[in-house]
Amino acid sequence: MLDPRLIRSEPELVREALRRRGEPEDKLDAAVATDVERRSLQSRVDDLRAERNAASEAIGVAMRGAKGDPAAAAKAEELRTRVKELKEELDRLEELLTAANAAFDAAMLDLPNLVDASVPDGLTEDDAETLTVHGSVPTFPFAVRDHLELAGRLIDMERGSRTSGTRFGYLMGEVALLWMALSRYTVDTLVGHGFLPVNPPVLVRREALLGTGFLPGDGEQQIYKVPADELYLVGTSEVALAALHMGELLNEADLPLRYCGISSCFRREAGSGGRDTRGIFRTHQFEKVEMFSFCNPERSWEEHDWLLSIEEEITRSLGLHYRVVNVAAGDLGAPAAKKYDIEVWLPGQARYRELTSCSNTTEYQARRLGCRYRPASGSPRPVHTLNGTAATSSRTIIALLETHQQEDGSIAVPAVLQRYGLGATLGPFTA
RNA sequence: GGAGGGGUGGCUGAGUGGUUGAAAGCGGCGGUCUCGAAAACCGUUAUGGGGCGCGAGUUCCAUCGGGGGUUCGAAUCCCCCCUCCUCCGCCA
Repeated sequence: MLDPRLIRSEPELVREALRRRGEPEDKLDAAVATDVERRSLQSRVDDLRAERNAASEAIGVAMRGAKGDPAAAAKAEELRTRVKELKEELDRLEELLTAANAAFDAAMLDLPNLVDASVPDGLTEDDAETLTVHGSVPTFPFAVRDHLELAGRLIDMERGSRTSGTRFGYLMGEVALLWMALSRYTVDTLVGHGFLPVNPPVLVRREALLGTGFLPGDGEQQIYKVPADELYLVGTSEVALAALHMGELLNEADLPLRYCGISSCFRREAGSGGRDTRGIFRTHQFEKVEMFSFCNPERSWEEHDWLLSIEEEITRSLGLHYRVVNVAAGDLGAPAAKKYDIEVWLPGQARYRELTSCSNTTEYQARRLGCRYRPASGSPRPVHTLNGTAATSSRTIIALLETHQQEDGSIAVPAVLQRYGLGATLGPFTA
């Protein structure tokens, strides 16, 4: 959520953000109109309440003086009648005010974050600006296999769909162990950088999703619901990590608070029908290690670059070829003011594909979550929140298998993972 | 699932219908003292919103887990929900 004052003081900023994101500008008009309405009602209600409160207090005073004083008692009675009249008017206006506030809140929830000046224009993935390229496209003196071919029966999508439907799979044997080594390596790396590992809830209340900006809106189609318990399955541990400090007033000295979430993630992938259906590139369920930071607003851009540098450190140490892109305005999620993606080269697809995503949501989530800190002087302010992917059991595994494949179909294991109980090679599993 | 007891300011914790937005303590901030620090002492210290003001500010409203209700008036009484704790049952 944006600072409500912003739509009054600098509506042009909000309008520009909507324009750059390719969203209808009447979202701002709705917020402005409902804000005017709600403020005018608020004033009238406040005035009536002030009058009522004063009268009530006078009744109290009159009643205390009323012992044996018929005049005071009569006065109290008269005031009582007056307050009753006030109350009827108040009831009517309060109803209008409640409706106006609800309309305003809905309009505010519908506004996306501002867009940072350094974000490139454009609406699609292709409009992203390439910032850096690491390494070069790997070449193979043999016919390249994709991850499904390489993993053989250890990635079993047929049985996965029999059990759970399309886009579900079994990761088995050494592929499962590869994920465990990768996730442990990733977590250890993050712990080394000061992150606290967290195994968070994956079923959350609606308010956690509202707070992180996944709801309301398009997210409604993307998120699994468990209606019997009014719970939702998270698409990323970001949701539960962000909600960790929901409604809290944090100490400035404790910032930044950095967590790494280790969890299963669930995505309905509605609307992506037919795309990326092969293998585990886009599945309904996968495992992920995620970074999350609650940060002093003064330092969030620095933090954003730092999170990216950790993603790069991990990706590099895994021997992957990648490029870093600055995602275009229209391709940002509503909460993000800026987003870096690492796009890894997948030999099996012979193209760059999104591997990680790192966003600064500035105060957008913090406002919705009610997560603030008290600055050295002045009143509490929302913190800034940031998130970034560290590793996944889907795309990182694909990149590892495909990048490090050898002619016989075996996989060379990066040195950093060999410390986690893996040999120098896996497989071949193709026989 | 059953029974009982709680949720009050940054924290601990008083308060059971009328200047209680809320005692006290802790913490924070400012000061006195000190070469400096500690201790002690003094003062100060909730959040959100509306109006007015260029501004320091000022004024009004709301808020004692959340939502409804009773009442002229609710932290205080009633109802629903959330949540924490204890015990019983069941179970990984």
